[in-house]
Amino acid sequence: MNGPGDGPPGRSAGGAAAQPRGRPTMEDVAERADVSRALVSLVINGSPKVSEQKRRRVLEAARALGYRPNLMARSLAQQRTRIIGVLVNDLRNPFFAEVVEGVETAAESDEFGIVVLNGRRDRGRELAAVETLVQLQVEGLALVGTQLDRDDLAEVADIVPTVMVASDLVGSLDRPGVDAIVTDGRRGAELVVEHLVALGHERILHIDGAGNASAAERRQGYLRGMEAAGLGGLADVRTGGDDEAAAFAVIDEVLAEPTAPTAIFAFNDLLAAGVLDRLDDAGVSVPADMSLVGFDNTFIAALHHLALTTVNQPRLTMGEMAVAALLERLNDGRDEPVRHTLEPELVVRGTTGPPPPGAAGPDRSLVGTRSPSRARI
Amino acid sequence: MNGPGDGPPGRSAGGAAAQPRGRPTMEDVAERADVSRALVSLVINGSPKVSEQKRRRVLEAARALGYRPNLMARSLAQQRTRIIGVLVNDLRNPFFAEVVEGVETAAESDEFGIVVLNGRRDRGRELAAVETLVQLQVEGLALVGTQLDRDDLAEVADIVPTVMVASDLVGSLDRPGVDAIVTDGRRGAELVVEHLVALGHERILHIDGAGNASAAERRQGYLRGMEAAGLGGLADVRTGGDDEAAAFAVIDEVLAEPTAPTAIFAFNDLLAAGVLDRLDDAGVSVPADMSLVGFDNTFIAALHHLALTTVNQPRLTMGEMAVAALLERLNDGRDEPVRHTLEPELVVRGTTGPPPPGAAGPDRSLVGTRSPSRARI
DNA sequence: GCTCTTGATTAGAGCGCTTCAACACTTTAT
DNA sequence: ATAAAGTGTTGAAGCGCTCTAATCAAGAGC
Repeated sequence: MNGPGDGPPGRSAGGAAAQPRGRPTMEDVAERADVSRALVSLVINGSPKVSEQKRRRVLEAARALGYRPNLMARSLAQQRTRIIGVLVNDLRNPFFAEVVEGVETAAESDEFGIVVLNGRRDRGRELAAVETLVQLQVEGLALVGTQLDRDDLAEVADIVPTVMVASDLVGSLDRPGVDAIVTDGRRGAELVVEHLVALGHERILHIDGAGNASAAERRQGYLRGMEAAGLGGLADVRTGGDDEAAAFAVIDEVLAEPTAPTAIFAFNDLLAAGVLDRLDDAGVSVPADMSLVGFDNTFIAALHHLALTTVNQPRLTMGEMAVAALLERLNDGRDEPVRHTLEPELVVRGTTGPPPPGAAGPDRSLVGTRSPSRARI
Repeated sequence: MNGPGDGPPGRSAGGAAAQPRGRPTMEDVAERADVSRALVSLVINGSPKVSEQKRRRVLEAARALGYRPNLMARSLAQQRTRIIGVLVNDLRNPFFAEVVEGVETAAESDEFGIVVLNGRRDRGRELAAVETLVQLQVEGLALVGTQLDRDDLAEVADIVPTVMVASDLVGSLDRPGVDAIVTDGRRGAELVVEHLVALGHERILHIDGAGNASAAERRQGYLRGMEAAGLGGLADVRTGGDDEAAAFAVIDEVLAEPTAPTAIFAFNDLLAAGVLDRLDDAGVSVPADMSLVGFDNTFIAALHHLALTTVNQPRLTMGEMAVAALLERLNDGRDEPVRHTLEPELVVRGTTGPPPPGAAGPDRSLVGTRSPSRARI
């Protein structure tokens, strides 16, 4: 047991005569244990019909050689990978990161592995990533917040069970066989408007998510909410984006206008954080002078210093449901697409309050009302 | 070209007689194009020695069948995967997410793919993830902020080029062949202490990262900095963690003590955000009553409402250098481990200032000095 | 007319694994 | 005793691809 040749070979082995090259294979283990390759396979896969004696011999040999099964070879032979591919719109956004955790948790408990690819907000990259995952032979595909459309997915969805999470294909008729797990963005936006209206706001501005996948839905909800409150004429949507930076230009623009809003509903928390920053720069106090609402309820909204009123999406649940949907197709052979819509939930924190007293007047300049909340050095 | 049988088969194909099962293979393409399998392989891989005529025939057939190469099979035959495995300590932490982007960028430009696995701060999970990646036959392994130790890695590092990013094995002697790309945490911590001391602080508290991989180094730097400033006797380290929640208990404890510090240096930005929250709850004003510094310079530190003074780590660069290190081993055959230490940079924002006037006295209660900065509803 | 190149194509072995059918041994039923 | 029914083990045929060496076609050179 301690003679030369024992123990994993290793690339840095000191011996002169190099090992036969490459990592030990099942063949090597079989030879060392003096059994057939098939038997080694059975042992490695925990088959019950192997005698205790041989099992021990094989495991010993495997350990001694530092044997590790080759997943590529196994998948090829087995014709299955037990891998779920996950494509994320943007890993930097904590919202997506948490959805992924949900996916991972669920996958794990079903003995699936996941492979995460990052689209980085680039549609081209997303497209390439999907292709990579398909070629990797993933058994299911979870698209988290992607901006891919029907055409991009039609072919893929025919090949591998696909589910979209936190975004969906526009227009649900005639959709290819892709499932969807979403939070009702329309309803969420309505909740926001209702909340603001209840506080007394009328001039409510929406800064949208530009081309982002969920932008249209929230925009719709906002407009509908305004209509429902009899405020249709005051509805105002500006093009934003999905990160802090996108907020700056819009805020500068809005504050310069004679009739500034008394409340802003931003596409998501990141954008709202940017808005907050810029308002702060301009000396606009929140919520005294201006109310602000985000969307997603990421951890940054919960930071007391932001204390952002926002709309919660059950991220972990969404990830878990995505896996469940994939498994239904995989195991139960479901074939028609499903669409699960989860209920959003308004989370009221500190950035919303009643509008300032004199806000009704048509001419209202906000600039310079107050100095920033913390001196910048 | 438009007859039946054209176009990708698809699982939902309406025809009665099902396709021979499974996705089209190279064999299928070869048959349809009436050439050999080898030729198809050459075309797919863009070999120059294929006649234009055949190339077209093959591509046409591939397109018509919806052929996609099987990466598993290819990797097996080719004996290489062109995949770099990335294991991340915690994807929710934006710091790590950005390092991963750096890795991805660099890998991409070198025609490598990456596979990201999330350790979720669990050492057991990290261990399992490494094993998975090795079995996946990744050609390089990047461990981002992991807490694995020498023993965990000794064997692996012998099999596949390995680099640690943003954390390192404790004790650099006798290290197995793993590279490291780190920011000098000791120096970073010293910078923090120097900055606070320059502002006039003496009672500087450090809330550390508990078991986190980089905690020890920063702790050391803090202690050294205190010594250097002649404040060794006032050094005070409390056990924290690496997220907001970990901060709460510590802050409650500290504020209750008769001699509260005038400045707090938190292990990282997330922890600092938690500290900020709790101080806020307690009515302690930052930086007027208490200065606060984080570490990492994540985007949350930059939010104006936090405006957290912190220490920057060049995240993207770190990710890129990690890939470079792997490629040196892979292509240039480097064999001795390298360790690149990047310079940290103090980023002064709004959470640090001079200590409050009466702070010198031994008995100083901070509780209730001031109400929270934003009303919570 | 012959060999020599050169270039395009293909047969076939093999990558490391799984799995099915066959096989040698028991053990039990008849 | 012999057949039937397990047990444990193995040989060999793939899985879909790559890649070397061999083959073939067609000019070029003598």
